[in-house]
Amino acid sequence: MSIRVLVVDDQALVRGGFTMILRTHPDIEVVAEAGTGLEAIEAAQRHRPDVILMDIRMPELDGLEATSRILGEADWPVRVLILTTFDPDEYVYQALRAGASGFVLKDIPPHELATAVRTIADGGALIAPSITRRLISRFAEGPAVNAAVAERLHRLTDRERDIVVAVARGDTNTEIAQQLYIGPATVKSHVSSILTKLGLRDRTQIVVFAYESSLVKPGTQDIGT
Amino acid sequence: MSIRVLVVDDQALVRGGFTMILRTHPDIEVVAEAGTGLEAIEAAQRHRPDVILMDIRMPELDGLEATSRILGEADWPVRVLILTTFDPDEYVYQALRAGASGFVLKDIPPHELATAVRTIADGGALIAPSITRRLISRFAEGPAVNAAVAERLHRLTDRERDIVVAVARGDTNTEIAQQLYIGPATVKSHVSSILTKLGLRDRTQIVVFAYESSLVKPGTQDIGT
DNA sequence: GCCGACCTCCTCCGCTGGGCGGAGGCCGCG
DNA sequence: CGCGGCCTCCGCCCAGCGGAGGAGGTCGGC
Repeated sequence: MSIRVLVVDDQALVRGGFTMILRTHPDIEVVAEAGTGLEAIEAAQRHRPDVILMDIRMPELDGLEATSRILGEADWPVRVLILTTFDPDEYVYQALRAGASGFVLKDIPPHELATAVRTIADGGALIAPSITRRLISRFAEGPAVNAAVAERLHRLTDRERDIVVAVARGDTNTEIAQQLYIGPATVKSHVSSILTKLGLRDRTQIVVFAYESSLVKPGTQDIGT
Repeated sequence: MSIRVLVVDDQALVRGGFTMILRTHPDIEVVAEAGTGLEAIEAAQRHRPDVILMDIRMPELDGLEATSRILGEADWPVRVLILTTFDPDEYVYQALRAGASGFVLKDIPPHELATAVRTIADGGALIAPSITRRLISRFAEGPAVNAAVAERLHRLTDRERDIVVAVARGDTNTEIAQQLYIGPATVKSHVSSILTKLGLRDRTQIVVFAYESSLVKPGTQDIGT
Protein backbone atom coordinates (compact mmCIF):
# COMPACT_ATOMS: atom_id res chain seq x y z
CA MET A 1 0.00 0.00 0.00
CA SER A 2 1.34 3.40 -0.90
CA ILE A 3 2.14 6.10 1.58
CA ARG A 4 -0.53 8.82 1.57
CA VAL A 5 0.96 12.28 1.89
CA LEU A 6 -0.44 15.74 2.50
CA VAL A 7 1.77 18.62 1.34
CA VAL A 8 1.42 21.92 3.19
CA ASP A 9 3.21 25.08 2.10
CA ASP A 10 2.00 28.61 1.46
CA GLN A 11 4.05 29.02 -1.69
CA ALA A 12 2.26 27.26 -4.50
CA LEU A 13 5.46 26.81 -6.45
CA VAL A 14 7.27 25.07 -3.62
CA ARG A 15 4.23 22.99 -2.86
CA GLY A 16 3.98 21.92 -6.47
CA GLY A 17 7.66 21.11 -6.56
CA PHE A 18 7.47 18.74 -3.63
CA THR A 19 4.41 17.11 -5.07
CA MET A 20 6.16 16.61 -8.41
CA ILE A 21 9.18 15.08 -6.73
CA LEU A 22 7.10 12.69 -4.64
CA ARG A 23 4.96 11.70 -7.64
CA THR A 24 8.03 10.15 -9.25
CA HIS A 25 8.00 7.54 -6.49
CA PRO A 26 5.33 4.91 -7.04
CA ASP A 27 5.08 4.00 -3.37
CA ILE A 28 4.14 7.54 -2.39
CA GLU A 29 0.83 9.19 -3.18
CA VAL A 30 0.13 12.89 -2.64
CA VAL A 31 -3.51 12.93 -1.65
CA ALA A 32 -3.90 16.64 -1.02
CA GLU A 33 -2.21 20.03 -0.75
CA ALA A 34 -2.85 22.93 1.57
CA GLY A 35 -1.63 26.52 1.60
CA THR A 36 -2.40 27.59 5.15
CA GLY A 37 -2.54 26.05 8.58
CA LEU A 38 -6.32 26.04 8.62
CA GLU A 39 -6.47 24.41 5.24
CA ALA A 40 -4.01 21.84 6.50
CA ILE A 41 -6.21 20.92 9.45
CA GLU A 42 -9.23 20.57 7.23
CA ALA A 43 -7.38 18.58 4.58
CA ALA A 44 -5.92 16.29 7.23
CA GLN A 45 -9.35 15.51 8.64
CA ARG A 46 -10.76 14.86 5.19
CA HIS A 47 -7.97 12.78 3.68
CA ARG A 48 -6.45 11.17 6.76
CA PRO A 49 -2.92 11.01 5.32
CA ASP A 50 -0.11 8.88 6.72
CA VAL A 51 2.43 11.66 6.53
CA ILE A 52 2.14 15.43 6.42
CA LEU A 53 4.91 17.56 4.95
CA MET A 54 4.50 20.77 6.87
CA ASP A 55 6.03 24.19 6.26
CA ILE A 56 6.44 26.35 9.33
CA ARG A 57 6.01 29.87 8.05
CA MET A 58 2.46 30.27 6.82
CA PRO A 59 -0.38 32.80 6.98
CA GLU A 60 -3.48 32.33 9.15
CA LEU A 61 -2.01 29.59 11.27
CA ASP A 62 1.63 28.54 11.28
CA GLY A 63 2.88 25.02 10.86
CA LEU A 64 3.66 24.51 14.51
CA GLU A 65 0.19 25.34 15.70
CA ALA A 66 -1.37 23.36 12.87
CA THR A 67 0.80 20.39 13.79
CA SER A 68 -0.18 20.28 17.41
CA ARG A 69 -3.85 20.72 16.61
CA ILE A 70 -3.85 17.97 14.01
CA LEU A 71 -1.96 15.57 16.26
CA GLY A 72 -4.14 16.48 19.19
CA GLU A 73 -7.36 15.65 17.41
CA ALA A 74 -6.32 12.89 15.05
CA ASP A 75 -7.90 9.51 15.61
CA TRP A 76 -5.71 7.80 13.04
CA PRO A 77 -1.95 7.33 12.92
CA VAL A 78 -0.49 10.40 11.28
CA ARG A 79 3.05 11.72 11.41
CA VAL A 80 4.32 15.17 10.65
CA LEU A 81 7.56 16.02 8.91
CA ILE A 82 8.49 19.64 9.26
CA LEU A 83 10.13 21.26 6.24
CA THR A 84 11.75 24.60 6.64
CA THR A 85 13.99 26.89 4.68
CA PHE A 86 16.51 27.96 7.27
CA ASP A 87 17.47 26.18 10.37
CA PRO A 88 18.34 28.89 12.85
CA ASP A 89 15.50 27.86 14.92
CA GLU A 90 14.00 27.90 18.23
CA TYR A 91 11.41 26.50 15.87
CA VAL A 92 13.06 23.13 16.08
CA TYR A 93 12.25 22.73 19.72
CA GLN A 94 8.73 24.04 19.35
CA ALA A 95 8.13 21.75 16.42
CA LEU A 96 9.35 18.68 18.21
CA ARG A 97 7.37 19.66 21.25
CA ALA A 98 4.30 19.95 19.04
CA GLY A 99 4.82 16.32 18.22
CA ALA A 100 6.52 16.40 14.85
CA SER A 101 8.34 13.21 13.96
CA GLY A 102 10.95 14.88 11.85
CA PHE A 103 12.57 18.10 10.88
CA VAL A 104 14.46 18.58 7.64
CA LEU A 105 15.64 21.47 5.52
CA LYS A 106 14.17 22.25 2.14
CA ASP A 107 17.55 22.00 0.50
CA ILE A 108 17.79 18.26 0.80
CA PRO A 109 18.29 16.39 -2.47
CA PRO A 110 15.05 15.22 -4.09
CA HIS A 111 15.67 11.54 -3.56
CA GLU A 112 16.27 12.07 0.13
CA LEU A 113 12.89 13.69 0.43
CA ALA A 114 11.30 10.40 -0.57
CA THR A 115 13.57 8.53 1.80
CA ALA A 116 12.56 10.89 4.57
CA VAL A 117 8.88 10.33 3.88
CA ARG A 118 9.36 6.59 3.99
CA THR A 119 11.31 6.77 7.21
CA ILE A 120 8.62 8.82 8.86
CA ALA A 121 5.87 6.57 7.58
CA ASP A 122 7.76 3.61 8.99
CA GLY A 123 7.59 5.12 12.43
CA GLY A 124 11.08 6.56 12.48
CA ALA A 125 12.10 9.95 13.70
CA LEU A 126 14.17 11.98 11.33
CA ILE A 127 16.11 15.10 12.00
CA ALA A 128 18.37 16.88 9.59
CA PRO A 129 22.00 16.09 10.38
CA SER A 130 22.87 19.69 11.02
CA ILE A 131 20.06 19.98 13.50
CA THR A 132 20.76 16.63 15.06
CA ARG A 133 24.26 17.74 15.72
CA ARG A 134 22.96 20.81 17.48
CA LEU A 135 20.48 18.81 19.50
CA ILE A 136 23.22 16.48 20.55
CA SER A 137 25.65 19.16 21.55
CA ARG A 138 22.94 20.96 23.44
CA PHE A 139 22.05 17.73 25.11
CA ALA A 140 25.62 16.77 25.87
CA GLU A 141 26.43 20.03 27.58
CA GLY A 142 23.39 19.36 29.73
CA PRO A 143 23.57 18.83 33.47
CA ALA A 144 27.13 17.52 33.24
CA VAL A 145 26.59 14.09 34.67
CA ASN A 146 28.10 14.09 38.12
CA ALA A 147 31.57 12.74 37.38
CA ALA A 148 31.93 10.95 40.69
CA VAL A 149 28.65 9.19 40.14
CA ALA A 150 29.49 8.18 36.60
CA GLU A 151 32.84 6.93 37.80
CA ARG A 152 31.25 4.53 40.24
CA LEU A 153 28.95 3.40 37.47
CA HIS A 154 31.68 1.84 35.41
CA ARG A 155 32.97 -0.13 38.34
CA LEU A 156 29.99 -2.36 37.73
CA THR A 157 30.11 -5.29 35.33
CA ASP A 158 27.89 -5.36 32.26
CA ARG A 159 25.54 -7.81 33.90
CA GLU A 160 25.29 -5.68 36.99
CA ARG A 161 24.32 -2.71 34.88
CA ASP A 162 21.56 -4.82 33.36
CA ILE A 163 20.33 -5.51 36.86
CA VAL A 164 20.47 -1.84 37.79
CA VAL A 165 18.33 -0.95 34.79
CA ALA A 166 15.83 -3.64 35.69
CA VAL A 167 15.70 -2.61 39.34
CA ALA A 168 15.16 0.97 38.19
CA ARG A 169 12.01 -0.16 36.47
CA GLY A 170 10.60 -1.09 39.84
CA ASP A 171 10.70 -4.80 39.20
CA THR A 172 11.09 -7.42 41.95
CA ASN A 173 13.97 -9.88 42.02
CA THR A 174 11.84 -12.72 40.69
CA GLU A 175 10.53 -10.58 37.84
CA ILE A 176 14.05 -9.58 36.91
CA ALA A 177 15.08 -13.22 37.04
CA GLN A 178 12.38 -14.15 34.55
CA GLN A 179 13.27 -11.28 32.25
CA LEU A 180 16.92 -12.26 32.14
CA TYR A 181 16.37 -16.02 32.17
CA ILE A 182 18.37 -16.57 35.34
CA GLY A 183 17.47 -17.71 38.85
CA PRO A 184 16.21 -15.39 41.58
CA ALA A 185 19.21 -16.26 43.73
CA THR A 186 21.48 -14.96 41.02
CA VAL A 187 19.62 -11.69 40.87
CA LYS A 188 19.96 -11.38 44.62
CA SER A 189 23.70 -11.87 44.52
CA HIS A 190 24.06 -9.34 41.71
CA VAL A 191 21.99 -6.86 43.66
CA SER A 192 24.16 -7.45 46.71
CA SER A 193 27.39 -6.78 44.85
CA ILE A 194 25.85 -3.68 43.28
CA LEU A 195 24.94 -2.37 46.70
CA THR A 196 28.41 -2.93 48.13
CA LYS A 197 30.19 -1.60 45.03
CA LEU A 198 28.14 1.56 44.96
CA GLY A 199 27.99 1.99 48.71
CA LEU A 200 24.22 1.95 48.75
CA ARG A 201 21.79 0.45 51.20
CA ASP A 202 18.79 -0.96 49.37
CA ARG A 203 17.14 -1.14 45.99
CA THR A 204 15.32 2.16 46.29
CA GLN A 205 18.71 3.81 46.45
CA ILE A 206 19.67 1.87 43.35
CA VAL A 207 16.70 3.42 41.57
CA VAL A 208 17.78 6.88 42.69
CA PHE A 209 21.31 6.17 41.58
CA ALA A 210 20.13 4.96 38.18
CA TYR A 211 18.31 8.22 37.55
CA GLU A 212 20.98 10.48 39.01
CA SER A 213 23.72 8.81 37.02
CA SER A 214 21.64 9.12 33.85
CA LEU A 215 21.79 5.38 33.40
CA VAL A 216 18.03 5.70 33.23
CA LYS A 217 16.23 8.84 32.12
CA PRO A 218 12.73 10.04 32.78
CA GLY A 219 10.23 9.63 29.99
CA THR A 220 11.21 6.08 29.24
CA GLN A 221 9.18 4.16 31.74
CA ASP A 222 5.63 3.01 32.00
CA ILE A 223 4.64 3.27 35.60
CA GLY A 224 1.42 1.87 37.00
CA THR A 225 -0.74 0.54 34.23
CA MET B 1 24.76 0.31 -6.97
CA SER B 2 23.80 -1.60 -3.89
CA ILE B 3 24.56 -0.49 -0.37
CA ARG B 4 27.49 -2.45 1.06
CA VAL B 5 26.97 -3.33 4.72
CA LEU B 6 29.16 -4.74 7.48
CA VAL B 7 27.28 -6.40 10.33
CA VAL B 8 28.97 -6.40 13.74
CA ASP B 9 27.55 -8.25 16.76
CA ASP B 10 29.11 -10.68 19.18
CA GLN B 11 26.13 -13.00 19.15
CA ALA B 12 26.28 -15.09 16.01
CA LEU B 13 22.54 -15.67 16.05
CA VAL B 14 21.70 -12.00 16.17
CA ARG B 15 24.31 -11.24 13.55
CA GLY B 16 22.90 -13.91 11.27
CA GLY B 17 19.39 -12.63 11.81
CA PHE B 18 20.27 -9.14 10.71
CA THR B 19 22.12 -10.46 7.71
CA MET B 20 19.16 -12.59 6.72
CA ILE B 21 16.79 -9.66 7.02
CA LEU B 22 18.99 -7.41 4.95
CA ARG B 23 19.55 -10.07 2.31
CA THR B 24 15.86 -9.92 1.45
CA HIS B 25 16.45 -6.43 0.12
CA PRO B 26 18.09 -6.46 -3.29
CA ASP B 27 19.55 -2.98 -2.92
CA ILE B 28 21.48 -4.00 0.19
CA GLU B 29 24.48 -6.30 0.23
CA VAL B 30 26.06 -7.69 3.40
CA VAL B 31 29.75 -7.86 2.53
CA ALA B 32 31.05 -9.10 5.87
CA GLU B 33 30.30 -9.91 9.47
CA ALA B 34 32.35 -9.41 12.63
CA GLY B 35 31.96 -10.65 16.18
CA THR B 36 34.25 -8.32 18.07
CA GLY B 37 35.41 -4.75 17.87
CA LEU B 38 38.83 -5.77 16.60
CA GLU B 39 37.33 -7.97 13.92
CA ALA B 40 35.10 -5.08 12.96
CA ILE B 41 38.06 -2.77 12.43
CA GLU B 42 39.84 -5.32 10.33
CA ALA B 43 36.74 -6.19 8.30
CA ALA B 44 36.02 -2.50 7.72
CA GLN B 45 39.52 -1.93 6.38
CA ARG B 46 39.31 -4.92 4.11
CA HIS B 47 35.79 -4.53 2.72
CA ARG B 48 35.32 -0.77 2.92
CA PRO B 49 31.54 -0.92 3.49
CA ASP B 50 29.16 2.01 3.06
CA VAL B 51 27.34 1.30 6.28
CA ILE B 52 28.31 -0.55 9.45
CA LEU B 53 25.67 -2.01 11.75
CA MET B 54 27.43 -1.95 15.09
CA ASP B 55 26.49 -3.55 18.38
CA ILE B 56 27.78 -1.80 21.48
CA ARG B 57 28.37 -4.58 23.92
CA MET B 58 31.13 -6.79 22.59
CA PRO B 59 34.20 -8.57 23.87
CA GLU B 60 37.72 -7.33 23.14
CA LEU B 61 36.70 -3.88 22.03
CA ASP B 62 33.23 -2.41 22.39
CA GLY B 63 31.25 -0.86 19.58
CA LEU B 64 31.89 2.69 20.70
CA GLU B 65 35.64 2.38 20.65
CA ALA B 66 35.55 0.43 17.40
CA THR B 67 33.39 3.12 15.85
CA SER B 68 35.68 5.97 16.69
CA ARG B 69 38.75 4.06 15.54
CA ILE B 70 37.18 3.08 12.24
CA LEU B 71 35.90 6.57 11.55
CA GLY B 72 39.19 8.05 12.62
CA GLU B 73 41.23 6.00 10.22
CA ALA B 74 38.84 5.50 7.32
CA ASP B 75 39.85 7.04 4.00
CA TRP B 76 36.53 6.25 2.36
CA PRO B 77 32.99 7.44 3.20
CA VAL B 78 31.60 5.10 5.82
CA ARG B 79 28.73 5.59 8.21
CA VAL B 80 27.96 3.77 11.41
CA LEU B 81 24.54 2.79 12.70
CA ILE B 82 24.58 1.70 16.32
CA LEU B 83 22.27 -1.14 17.26
CA THR B 84 21.70 -1.88 20.90
CA THR B 85 19.40 -3.92 23.08
CA PHE B 86 18.69 -1.48 25.81
CA ASP B 87 18.87 2.24 25.54
CA PRO B 88 20.90 3.28 28.55
CA ASP B 89 21.99 6.42 26.93
CA GLU B 90 25.29 6.91 28.52
CA TYR B 91 25.92 5.15 25.30
CA VAL B 92 23.96 7.50 23.07
CA TYR B 93 26.23 10.43 23.71
CA GLN B 94 29.38 8.43 23.52
CA ALA B 95 28.17 6.85 20.31
CA LEU B 96 27.21 10.08 18.65
CA ARG B 97 30.38 11.70 19.90
CA ALA B 98 32.28 8.80 18.39
CA GLY B 99 30.76 9.83 15.10
CA ALA B 100 27.89 7.40 14.66
CA SER B 101 25.22 8.54 12.25
CA GLY B 102 22.42 6.74 13.96
CA PHE B 103 21.29 4.92 17.02
CA VAL B 104 18.42 2.45 16.99
CA LEU B 105 17.19 -0.35 19.22
CA LYS B 106 17.28 -3.96 18.18
CA ASP B 107 13.56 -4.33 18.60
CA ILE B 108 12.73 -2.38 15.48
CA PRO B 109 10.62 -4.23 12.92
CA PRO B 110 12.65 -5.93 10.17
CA HIS B 111 11.51 -3.70 7.35
CA GLU B 112 12.53 -0.65 9.34
CA LEU B 113 16.03 -2.01 9.61
CA ALA B 114 16.40 -1.80 5.85
CA THR B 115 14.87 1.65 5.83
CA ALA B 116 17.33 2.69 8.49
CA VAL B 117 20.25 1.41 6.46
CA ARG B 118 19.08 3.31 3.40
CA THR B 119 18.58 6.48 5.39
CA ILE B 120 22.07 6.28 6.79
CA ALA B 121 23.58 5.48 3.40
CA ASP B 122 21.77 8.52 2.01
CA GLY B 123 23.57 10.72 4.47
CA GLY B 124 20.76 11.03 6.96
CA ALA B 125 20.98 10.84 10.71
CA LEU B 126 18.69 8.44 12.43
CA ILE B 127 17.85 8.16 16.07
CA ALA B 128 15.36 5.78 17.61
CA PRO B 129 12.06 7.49 18.35
CA SER B 130 12.28 6.66 22.02
CA ILE B 131 15.63 8.36 22.26
CA THR B 132 14.58 11.27 20.10
CA ARG B 133 11.64 11.75 22.35
CA ARG B 134 13.98 11.98 25.28
CA LEU B 135 16.22 14.43 23.49
CA ILE B 136 13.18 16.51 22.78
CA SER B 137 11.85 16.42 26.29
CA ARG B 138 15.15 17.82 27.44
CA PHE B 139 14.62 21.01 25.48
CA ALA B 140 10.97 21.31 26.13
CA GLU B 141 11.86 22.17 29.72
CA GLY B 142 8.59 20.70 30.88
CA PRO B 143 9.72 17.16 30.13
CA ALA B 144 6.55 16.26 28.27
CA VAL B 145 4.97 15.14 31.49
CA ASN B 146 2.90 12.09 30.82
CA ALA B 147 -0.56 13.51 31.36
CA ALA B 148 -1.98 10.34 32.87
CA VAL B 149 0.88 10.21 35.35
CA ALA B 150 0.54 13.83 36.37
CA GLU B 151 -3.17 13.36 36.83
CA ARG B 152 -2.66 10.61 39.35
CA LEU B 153 -0.13 12.77 41.13
CA HIS B 154 -2.60 15.37 42.29
CA ARG B 155 -4.92 12.78 43.71
CA LEU B 156 -2.43 12.66 46.54
CA THR B 157 -2.67 14.92 49.56
CA ASP B 158 0.09 17.42 50.33
CA ARG B 159 1.46 15.25 53.07
CA GLU B 160 1.52 12.23 50.84
CA ARG B 161 3.53 14.15 48.26
CA ASP B 162 6.01 15.00 51.01
CA ILE B 163 6.33 11.30 51.66
CA VAL B 164 6.78 10.52 47.99
CA VAL B 165 9.63 13.01 47.76
CA ALA B 166 11.27 11.51 50.82
CA VAL B 167 10.86 7.97 49.56
CA ALA B 168 12.36 9.10 46.25
CA ARG B 169 15.51 10.09 48.11
CA GLY B 170 15.93 6.46 49.04
CA ASP B 171 15.21 7.00 52.71
CA THR B 172 13.70 4.34 54.98
CA ASN B 173 10.44 4.83 56.81
CA THR B 174 12.16 5.58 60.12
CA GLU B 175 14.45 8.14 58.48
CA ILE B 176 11.47 9.82 56.88
CA ALA B 177 9.72 9.82 60.23
CA GLN B 178 12.62 11.65 61.85
CA GLN B 179 12.84 14.18 59.03
CA LEU B 180 9.14 15.00 59.27
CA TYR B 181 8.90 14.74 63.08
CA ILE B 182 6.24 12.07 62.98
CA GLY B 183 6.14 8.42 64.00
CA PRO B 184 7.30 5.58 61.79
CA ALA B 185 3.83 4.08 61.89
CA THR B 186 2.44 7.24 60.36
CA VAL B 187 4.92 7.09 57.54
CA LYS B 188 3.88 3.52 56.90
CA SER B 189 0.23 4.38 56.66
CA HIS B 190 0.99 7.28 54.30
CA VAL B 191 3.08 5.00 52.14
CA SER B 192 0.27 2.47 52.09
CA SER B 193 -2.31 4.98 50.92
CA ILE B 194 0.13 6.28 48.30
CA LEU B 195 0.59 2.79 46.96
CA THR B 196 -3.12 2.12 46.70
CA LYS B 197 -3.95 5.54 45.27
CA LEU B 198 -1.29 5.26 42.58
CA GLY B 199 -1.81 1.59 41.91
CA LEU B 200 1.79 0.76 42.71
CA ARG B 201 3.31 -2.19 44.47
CA ASP B 202 6.25 -1.09 46.58
CA ARG B 203 8.46 1.88 47.37
CA THR B 204 10.84 1.31 44.48
CA GLN B 205 7.92 1.92 42.14
CA ILE B 206 7.22 5.09 44.07
CA VAL B 207 10.74 6.25 43.28
CA VAL B 208 10.23 5.50 39.61
CA PHE B 209 6.91 7.30 39.69
CA ALA B 210 8.46 10.34 41.36
CA TYR B 211 11.02 10.72 38.60
CA GLU B 212 8.65 9.93 35.75
CA SER B 213 6.09 12.42 36.98
CA SER B 214 8.78 15.08 37.37
CA LEU B 215 7.94 15.41 41.04
CA VAL B 216 11.64 14.78 41.49
CA LYS B 217 14.19 15.75 38.89
CA PRO B 218 17.62 14.25 38.32
CA GLY B 219 20.57 16.31 39.41
CA THR B 220 19.01 17.28 42.70
CA GLN B 221 20.03 14.33 44.82
CA ASP B 222 23.12 13.25 46.63
CA ILE B 223 23.46 9.55 46.28
CA GLY B 224 25.96 7.45 48.11
CA THR B 225 28.46 9.34 50.19
C1' DG C 1 -23.91 19.54 65.33
C1' DC C 2 -22.51 16.03 62.26
C1' DC C 3 -19.87 14.29 58.52
C1' DG C 4 -15.92 13.70 55.81
C1' DA C 5 -11.10 14.49 54.74
C1' DC C 6 -6.80 14.47 56.62
C1' DC C 7 -3.03 13.45 59.80
C1' DT C 8 -1.54 10.91 63.46
C1' DC C 9 -0.52 6.33 65.67
C1' DC C 10 -1.31 1.30 66.86
C1' DT C 11 -1.03 -4.24 66.39
C1' DC C 12 -0.44 -8.53 63.90
C1' DC C 13 1.60 -11.06 60.29
C1' DG C 14 3.44 -12.85 55.81
C1' DC C 15 6.80 -11.89 52.43
C1' DT C 16 10.49 -9.77 50.17
C1' DG C 17 14.92 -8.10 50.49
C1' DG C 18 19.59 -8.17 51.75
C1' DG C 19 23.84 -9.97 54.57
C1' DC C 20 26.79 -13.83 55.08
C1' DG C 21 29.21 -17.63 53.56
C1' DG C 22 29.68 -20.51 50.51
C1' DA C 23 30.13 -23.47 45.55
C1' DG C 24 30.92 -24.68 40.64
C1' DG C 25 31.87 -23.35 35.80
C1' DC C 26 33.86 -20.48 32.29
C1' DC C 27 37.44 -17.73 30.41
C1' DG C 28 41.31 -14.67 29.82
C1' DC C 29 45.85 -13.58 31.52
C1' DG C 30 50.39 -14.22 33.15
C1' DC D 1 48.63 -24.49 34.51
C1' DG D 2 47.11 -21.79 38.15
C1' DC D 3 44.95 -17.43 39.44
C1' DG D 4 41.33 -14.17 39.42
C1' DG D 5 37.12 -12.15 37.66
C1' DC D 6 32.56 -12.95 36.35
C1' DC D 7 28.24 -15.34 36.24
C1' DT D 8 25.52 -18.69 37.99
C1' DC D 9 23.37 -20.83 42.02
C1' DC D 10 22.48 -22.61 47.19
C1' DG D 11 20.92 -22.14 52.33
C1' DC D 12 20.32 -19.59 56.60
C1' DC D 13 18.82 -15.63 59.08
C1' DC D 14 16.28 -11.57 60.30
C1' DA D 15 15.17 -6.62 59.66
C1' DG D 16 12.26 -3.87 57.08
C1' DC D 17 8.34 -3.50 54.26
C1' DG D 18 3.55 -3.66 53.17
C1' DG D 19 -1.46 -5.37 53.88
C1' DA D 20 -5.43 -5.54 56.98
C1' DG D 21 -7.94 -3.30 60.23
C1' DG D 22 -8.33 -0.45 63.33
C1' DA D 23 -8.46 4.35 66.75
C1' DG D 24 -8.14 9.17 68.09
C1' DG D 25 -7.38 13.97 66.78
C1' DT D 26 -8.26 18.48 64.14
C1' DC D 27 -10.57 21.23 60.83
C1' DG D 28 -13.85 22.92 57.42
C1' DG D 29 -18.35 22.60 55.19
C1' DC D 30 -23.25 21.46 54.99
